[in-house]
Amino acid sequence: MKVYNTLTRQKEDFIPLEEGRVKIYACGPTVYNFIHIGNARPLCVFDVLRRYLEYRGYLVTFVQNFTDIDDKIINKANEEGVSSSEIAERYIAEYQVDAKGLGLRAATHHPKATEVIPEIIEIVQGIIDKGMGYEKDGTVYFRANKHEGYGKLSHQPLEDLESGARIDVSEDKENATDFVLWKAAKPGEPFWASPWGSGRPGWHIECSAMVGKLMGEQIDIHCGGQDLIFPHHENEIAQSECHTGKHYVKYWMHNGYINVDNKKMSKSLGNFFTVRDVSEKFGYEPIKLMMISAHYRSPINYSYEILEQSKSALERLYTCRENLEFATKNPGETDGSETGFFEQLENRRLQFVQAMDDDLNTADGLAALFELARDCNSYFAAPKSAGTSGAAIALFDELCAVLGILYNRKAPVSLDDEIKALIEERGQARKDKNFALADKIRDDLAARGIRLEDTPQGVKWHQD
RNA sequence: GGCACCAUAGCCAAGGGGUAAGGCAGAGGUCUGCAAAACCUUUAUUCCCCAGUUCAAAUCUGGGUGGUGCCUCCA
Repeated sequence: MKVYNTLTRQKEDFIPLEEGRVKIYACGPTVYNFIHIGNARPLCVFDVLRRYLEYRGYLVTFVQNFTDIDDKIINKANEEGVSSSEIAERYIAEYQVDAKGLGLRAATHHPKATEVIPEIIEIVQGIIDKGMGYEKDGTVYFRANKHEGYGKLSHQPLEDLESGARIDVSEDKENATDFVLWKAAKPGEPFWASPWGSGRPGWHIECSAMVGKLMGEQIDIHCGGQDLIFPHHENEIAQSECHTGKHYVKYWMHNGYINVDNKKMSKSLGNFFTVRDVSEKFGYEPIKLMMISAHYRSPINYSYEILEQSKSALERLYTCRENLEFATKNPGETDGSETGFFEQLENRRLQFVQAMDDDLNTADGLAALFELARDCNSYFAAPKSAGTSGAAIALFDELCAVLGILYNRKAPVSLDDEIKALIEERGQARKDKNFALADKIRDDLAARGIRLEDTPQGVKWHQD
């Protein structure tokens, strides 16, 4: 498999640090509000990354944090007159609702920043001991300009970062590029005891601590949105590599933005749509399909139109899956086409793997799935021998599971006797050419959510 | 100012030296009593513009035009 590494700005062959195992850390949400569509993108695409690596046989450790202590959380808590932890807990719970709706698997671990305070303090102390950190009035800063390689991820020369007019030069900092490791407590804010007095962790340090605690000094993949490259990930590298003396992350993967009218969707611009609101209009799954219908590094221009299109596309896949189920229940005789069909399936699997191997090209992977759907719809237009539909279903479900779609299939329900009787009555009416009655029954059933289709193999029904 | 990215049909979107995948929408057809679903055909002689390299360019190079992002909290 090849992955695009932000560190080298190239697609590279993926070779894990330890054979057969992959350690991935994904930056998760800061829990002070509902997540928006832009927040959901990395959650969706890196969930697919994890699924695909497992599909390829790796044992994957996938860690995704919750930032549960931060200025925004504190502000929200103060606005509402409740504690920060109450805000955090509330929006973690809301996150879980959205995650479930989007079909995201729970990570191996979901650590919270407040759970790793001792580890954070240890790292900060280690950095100070190495002479790379300094304390001023209870706040600890990192000497970024003294750290070799600072700027290697964002590919920014240090001088440019230093001269950047937009960097706020705090009077306490030795240098404009220095950043906070530990913040002195302000009145009314949550705090923890530390060697530098009461305070709380800076933003970047929590990730270093959680990675170190749960996965060790070096990991394979670290991912997140492109807007985290600088300063968040750049600073994370500096801290961790300063602390451990080891190369921190082998592959950095960053997803592109969700735009609105071609402008980045963001909280600060106020042009965001929460996943919750959108799901109430369109359901969750079209959001998921939208996320994987483009390459993860390309921007996606969010619109209702895209969601409508995604919804229709999903319906095609759901219908195909239903048709396969129907084919299983209505098998035919062996007709010699089986071997050719199995080969066709294998080719689709290959097509899918080739696409996904190329830096997780989900758009092409999805195309393989749609072509599989067309193959199946054609092949099962007439009854086929028993083994074929089973094999088709197995492959279909396999690809859907990797892409994390089609997770809303309803469990098969059996019709009650009254409806069965009505379907039979309609069948008789059709034989008698009493189409008025037949159509009335069909309409009545449709009003009750049972849609009927006449096929050469008999009546097919499905429930809305 | 520094560093990047993008431009492919009505819409979404792959491809990235060898003659334009896939999805949505539209049109015509097959099947059907009618539907529905499905299938078939059709919808870019052409990939923002202009040069250049090449037997061959949407794809490479140079120059434009238009748009975006990061450099500040952000996924």
